Amino acid sequence: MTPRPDARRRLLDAADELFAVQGCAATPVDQVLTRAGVAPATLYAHFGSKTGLQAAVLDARLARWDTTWAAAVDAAPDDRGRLLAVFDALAEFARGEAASRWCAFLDAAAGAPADDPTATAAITADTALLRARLTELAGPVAGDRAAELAEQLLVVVSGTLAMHLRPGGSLATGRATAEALLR
Amino acid sequence: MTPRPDARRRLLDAADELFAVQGCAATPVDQVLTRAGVAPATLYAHFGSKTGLQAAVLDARLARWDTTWAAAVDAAPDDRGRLLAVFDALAEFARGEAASRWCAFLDAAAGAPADDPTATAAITADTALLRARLTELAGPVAGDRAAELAEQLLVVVSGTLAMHLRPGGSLATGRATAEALLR
DNA sequence: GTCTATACCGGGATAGAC
DNA sequence: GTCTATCCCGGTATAGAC
Repeated sequence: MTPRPDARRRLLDAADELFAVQGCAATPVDQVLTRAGVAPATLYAHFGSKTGLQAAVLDARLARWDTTWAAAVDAAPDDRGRLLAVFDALAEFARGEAASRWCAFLDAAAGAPADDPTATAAITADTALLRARLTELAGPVAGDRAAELAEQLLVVVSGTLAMHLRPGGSLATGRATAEALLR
Repeated sequence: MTPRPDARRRLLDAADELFAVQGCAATPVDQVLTRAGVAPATLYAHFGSKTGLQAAVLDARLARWDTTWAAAVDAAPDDRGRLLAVFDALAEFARGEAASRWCAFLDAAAGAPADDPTATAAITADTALLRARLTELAGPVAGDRAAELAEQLLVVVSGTLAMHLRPGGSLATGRATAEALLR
């Protein structure tokens, strides 16, 4: 009824929070609509489908993750710190308003059928960013074994995220694992 | 029509395979019924609900994982090998008839709401087994830092499983990460 | 573009006979 | 305990007015 300003933005914000906290599959469209204060038809006019909304949400989230991570890298004092800055960035992201349950990209990949194009695109882009920047930052620390180290750190980062689903998991343990790997 | 022998077993087998490959949430009950060659009412007579079936499936799967892992530990030549045997066991499990997409327990935890009792019980039991045995096996290798090392290996194991959802993930990289951690 | 109201469908679960 | 047939709800998506 009330002509809300930028329904699109409100939808993206509401969906981002709910998807991050509950998981996309576990979040009914109605809940997004209620939180955004928007009517169903508006959602479909903008995004075409729930999947389309999810794609837009993940796209925006990847951009924010990119920015947050880059800032954490810039703030680090030395090469080793820059390589470990991914954990600072994870902490920063976790501190954000609604703490993600684990990882929106892994959630998309886990929740969708294996060949789902939206989920595949999202997890591929996220993984590519992680791999590329970790490899780049590993250069000064590991030299010609940068790619190898980056791959191992990718396992540790993914494991840190997955540990959010298990009892007793902590970001600190993930960081400690990465630090041990650098010795 | 045909009085199938042990419908219960057939249901468990069918569900285990389908849940492992596709994820539980992504698998309709109908598909389980079709594969098992069993009627809907039979499923509900035995397990009460899809959730009940899932609980039984995860219970059986944990028991098999326990056995497989223990056998891999026994087959290892030395203390270090026994600690890394968890990756041999993962390989053995992955080689099983229908290769799991990633991990049935993490899948249950990721697919259900955060406070779902069935998923919580499953992921808790799985995590407890991993933690306990890793700690025990880390003893001869790490002495009084066994708990710390076990916790880090738990991150690496979880990360190895999560990497199944990303492009370019491999069990070998997970094992290499764990080996690097032992140096 | 946005709203109200509704159509449509997939999926979990049940009724009742055998 | 097992079968056939069916119910019923939640959830996505659309129709049509404003």
